[in-house]
Amino acid sequence: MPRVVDADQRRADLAAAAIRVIADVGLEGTKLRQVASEAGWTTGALTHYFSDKRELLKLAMQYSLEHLHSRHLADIAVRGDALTVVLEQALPLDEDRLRHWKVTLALTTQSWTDTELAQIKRRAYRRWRRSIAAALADGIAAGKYAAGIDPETTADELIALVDGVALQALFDPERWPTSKQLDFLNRHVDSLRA
Amino acid sequence: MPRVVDADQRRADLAAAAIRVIADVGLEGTKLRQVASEAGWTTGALTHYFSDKRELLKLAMQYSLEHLHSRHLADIAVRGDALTVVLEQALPLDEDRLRHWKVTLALTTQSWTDTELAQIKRRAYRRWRRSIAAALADGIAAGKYAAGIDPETTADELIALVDGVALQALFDPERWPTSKQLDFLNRHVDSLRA
Amino acid sequence: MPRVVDADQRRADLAAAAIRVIADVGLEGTKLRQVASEAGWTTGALTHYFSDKRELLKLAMQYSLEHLHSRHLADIAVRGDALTVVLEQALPLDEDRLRHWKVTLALTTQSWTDTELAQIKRRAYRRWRRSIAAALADGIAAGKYAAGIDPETTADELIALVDGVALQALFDPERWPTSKQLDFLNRHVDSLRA
Amino acid sequence: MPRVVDADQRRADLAAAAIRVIADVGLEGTKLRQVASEAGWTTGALTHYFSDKRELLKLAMQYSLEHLHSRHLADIAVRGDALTVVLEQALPLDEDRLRHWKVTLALTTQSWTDTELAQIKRRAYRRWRRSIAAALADGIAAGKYAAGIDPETTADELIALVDGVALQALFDPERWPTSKQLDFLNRHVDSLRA
DNA sequence: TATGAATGAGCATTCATTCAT
DNA sequence: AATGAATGAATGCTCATTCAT
Repeated sequence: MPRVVDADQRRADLAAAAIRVIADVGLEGTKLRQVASEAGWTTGALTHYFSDKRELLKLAMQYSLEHLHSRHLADIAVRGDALTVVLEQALPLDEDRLRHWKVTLALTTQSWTDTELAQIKRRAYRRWRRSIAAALADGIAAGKYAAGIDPETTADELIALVDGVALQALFDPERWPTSKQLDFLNRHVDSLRA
Repeated sequence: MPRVVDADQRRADLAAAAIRVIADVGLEGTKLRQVASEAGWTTGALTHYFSDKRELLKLAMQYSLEHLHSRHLADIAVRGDALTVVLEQALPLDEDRLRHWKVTLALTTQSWTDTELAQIKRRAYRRWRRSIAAALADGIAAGKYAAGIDPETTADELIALVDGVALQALFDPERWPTSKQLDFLNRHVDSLRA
Repeated sequence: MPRVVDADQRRADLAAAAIRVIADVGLEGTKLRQVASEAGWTTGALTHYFSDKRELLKLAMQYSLEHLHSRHLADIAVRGDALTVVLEQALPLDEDRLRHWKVTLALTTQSWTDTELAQIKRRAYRRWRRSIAAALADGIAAGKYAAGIDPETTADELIALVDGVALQALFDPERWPTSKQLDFLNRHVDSLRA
Repeated sequence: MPRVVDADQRRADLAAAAIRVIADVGLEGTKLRQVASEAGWTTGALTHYFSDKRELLKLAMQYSLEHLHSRHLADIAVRGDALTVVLEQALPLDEDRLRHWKVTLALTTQSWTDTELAQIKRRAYRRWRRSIAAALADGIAAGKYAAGIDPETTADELIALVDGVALQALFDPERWPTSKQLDFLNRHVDSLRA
């Protein structure tokens, strides 16, 4: 019986390695050899699971976006505030999310010239926007947020705000401690309340 | 006497060409040959004015940031609202600013591994923050903005908001027409009024 | 398992190719492509075994010096005259040694501005000098050479003589046939005899 | 009246500058700009006097060889020993001759692939050999040197000896102080005496 | 005469990709 | 499945040479 290999797991491991490397040395400095070695393999192994460097980067972007945007239903249940959870989780409040933000941003600039990369990001943001809008609609229905609010437009604005805070926090971390990030976000959310 | 050349002008021309190319094909796709040809020169000419590709990119970043952040005193005089002018000018409201935003963003991700690039950005943002904070302080003194506002912190938040809107507008232009960008920004500024 | 390769053998092959090329077209005319092709490989292969052009040249110099200076113990046993063997072998008496002398000389002029190259040559000459001085000391002890001779100084002088003859033979081969080279050397060695 | 320029003087100045630069940074590191600047001019000026880099190097070699080989008749008159003067003057006994030796050697390796350079060297050595042979013939006629000596062959051998000493002195100066150079040469010349 | 701006061919080097083992 | 040797196109950079002024 040949060695059984979980191909998806292997791909995930390699994408995770890519994410660490990109966050560490930047996208331009990311070489396949380094990613392979970071994952504990060699270049050749990488090509078994990815036809291409682009394939690897696409998966890396996918994972980073999922990490920042996936709803933690458990958290929502605990805190009972879907909107805040869904927004806060996207802020670079710890090392992990910082890393994923770096990758997302690096690959975003790359996506100007790579339709597939752009599409991946677009899809992820669409999903995220829906979560935010849904949480807003629920809140409005529950009388928590002002009735006049348009969930769609407000979701866009909240996304812009989170992205803006994240962008600043990424490049001027001392100026944007986690408390400041949360404070600005929450004050804005409060302004939406009924 | 040889051809008389305005070296600074030539450097500016080449940096402008670099900006066009970067905005067009992305930073990774930007080759010296292409920049030179875009400027109407050959590679060798480029090395007369820049010792290095990095030097060229540094000037490109400098110019893009200046384009987005420099105060248009004339505009301020006409509109009589320094804060709005200083914020709005940084939004990607036309082709020109769109281009400069792309360059700024691409080089920003590059700046993780390039201290000098990081420093250039840091300096530009410091200057911009000062303009915003000054406009706020003036407004507060004039009773235009709420007395309780801290100009420094609010400047940070306005920067984050502008950057966030710009980031969104860059990658989802249909979703963020100029009117929406201005509307969101102005509503936020309004919320600061006395 | 990938192709199994003897890396040291490959490095030796490439250095040998470099030696042939240098002897043929001169150091300045020696391009990596040409060396690779001379060895039957492509440029990329070269970089597997040498990080740098300099690394390749360093090994080439090493090999050429070893070729000229290594003691042929078998020859010494046969001829019973260590001193003559150790000196004669360094003369460009055949195509092979001619080639190695060209490389040595070309890289020697290079060594003015390359400390490592200089060190390689210095070490090789130190070893060679020791062989010569030892052969002299043995000969003196055996009453073969005059008792008043200082092995160290005489070794230096013999080295100068061999190098001088080689230099002439290299650039005026018709004037310096092998017989003339050997004759001059041997007359000088004879003058040292008791 | 236009500025009168002594073209030959200018060429000589530039060749002298080339000699200084070559001796300083090696042939490979010698750039036209640097030579021009060393001479107090710019590249363009250089091309007025030399059609080519090769032309410059050829003149540099010519001058270096002349410096080492030209007979100082005055010295010969004073010391009354033509042979010794004509040999000693070629040794790198001072900074000046060291410099010229470096240039001669560097261009000699170059001359493998440059017929004209080879010819220049060949001519210079022919002239030098004649001087040496003539001095020997005179000495033999005067009963100073052994009658059995063949001036031509001995001249070749003396040249080899001087070149060998020079080569050593160039690359191991500490081992070959001027006294040792002179001592070895003079002992050899003495062995020719009647 | 002299300048130095501009050219452009040529080079070492990098690195994603291929493939024999 | 995995290795890592080998490929070769592509790129930044150098620098002798040209030439408008």
